[in-house]
Amino acid sequence: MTVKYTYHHGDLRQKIIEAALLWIEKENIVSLSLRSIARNLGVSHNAPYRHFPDKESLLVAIAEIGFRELHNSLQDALANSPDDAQQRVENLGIAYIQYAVENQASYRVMFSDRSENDRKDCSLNQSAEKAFKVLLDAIKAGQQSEVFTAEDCQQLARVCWSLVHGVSMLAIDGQLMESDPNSVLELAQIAAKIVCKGLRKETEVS
Amino acid sequence: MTVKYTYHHGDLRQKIIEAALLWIEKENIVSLSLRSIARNLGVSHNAPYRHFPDKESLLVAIAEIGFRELHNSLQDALANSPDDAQQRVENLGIAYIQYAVENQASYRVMFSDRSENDRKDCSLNQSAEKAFKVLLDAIKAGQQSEVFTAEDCQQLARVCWSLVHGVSMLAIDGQLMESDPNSVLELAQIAAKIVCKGLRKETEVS
DNA sequence: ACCTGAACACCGTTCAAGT
DNA sequence: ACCTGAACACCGTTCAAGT
Repeated sequence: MTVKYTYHHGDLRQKIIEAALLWIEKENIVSLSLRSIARNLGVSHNAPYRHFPDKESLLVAIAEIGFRELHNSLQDALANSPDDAQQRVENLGIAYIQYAVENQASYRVMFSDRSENDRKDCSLNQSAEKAFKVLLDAIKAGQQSEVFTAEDCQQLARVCWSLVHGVSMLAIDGQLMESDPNSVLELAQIAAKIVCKGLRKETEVS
Repeated sequence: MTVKYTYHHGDLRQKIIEAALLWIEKENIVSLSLRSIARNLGVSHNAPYRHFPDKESLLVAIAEIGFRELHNSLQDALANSPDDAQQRVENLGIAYIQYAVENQASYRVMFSDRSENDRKDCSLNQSAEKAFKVLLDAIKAGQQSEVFTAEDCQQLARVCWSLVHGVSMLAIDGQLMESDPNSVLELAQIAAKIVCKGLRKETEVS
């Protein structure tokens, strides 16, 4: 009795996003095509334009969702961490890498080569910054409890971020090990340990 | 008197590579088109196919050159380094990042999202591995002179590689600082210091 | 509101010719 | 050997219609 279906799809937007992620997982971003997605979903090649003004907008939408999910994963990791500052930063790093390898397609889109124009998309930058801030705050806490060196915390956070980003990217691209999935997490733990040790305030090491 | 020009170009292959790098520097890999390159060079849209069987082959060729250049940069950095193992690894990291930011286009191609098929291109993997081995050996040397921890050196090298790769990628994508070029090198130095400190053999730090 | 088909300008790639 | 033009199948995007 109630009108349940407006037309063919009520959730075409969501379906498109899912299809895009599936495609990127199997193939890559370059070969992603709105037309083939529409074809696979059984709609006309033009239907996606009702939901996204152009192809890049679809990718930006995916990236935005990804950054939100990543932010949540990082928050969860903190919630399940003890009070120890170093342990908290280590857990953040591991959670970050875990998100990346478990959501390869999203992660690739989040950090894909955007054109000059879209790089200024403020909402995207803000989403990314929000995730970065979680890490920054954890490092600040470590500085306040005097376990981390007192250098510029922005720089320290950038180093940590770079490390987890590097591990994630190389792992996703299969350039780290012969794509052994477990060993990625093993490497993540080693990486977290090493960088946190490097962050420690030491008593006289030049 | 001597035949200097066989046809329109004797060095079309090289010209194509240069034009592609220029394009990628200004725009991005996705929007690179063989046809527009050909147009810019004043040849028919089909001429490039005399030198590269397809678009991906052009990118693979660029990547291969890049890995060779990177390898040379790393070797040079070692040649200009003192005997101290930690200093050598730090210099390698800085040289790596410096190569990446000074050759953004090449670097992006070297680590661009390749399809399953091309990822098996052996010559490319070998070129990459050769550069990786420079880092690996430097770390091994540090272990032998007892300044670095004795853990699996492959894993340690992967951590270092990930860090410099992460810094390079984020810097190139303008996600690290407001694209201040000097501060990238500053960050590179901090990163190198931190990770090397983390690699050190310490007397009882859990 | 949401979907469709025709149309346009672009691309990668192939092929049969030209010099 | 190296370059060219025509041709094919694809794509992103726009527009005028359809329900």
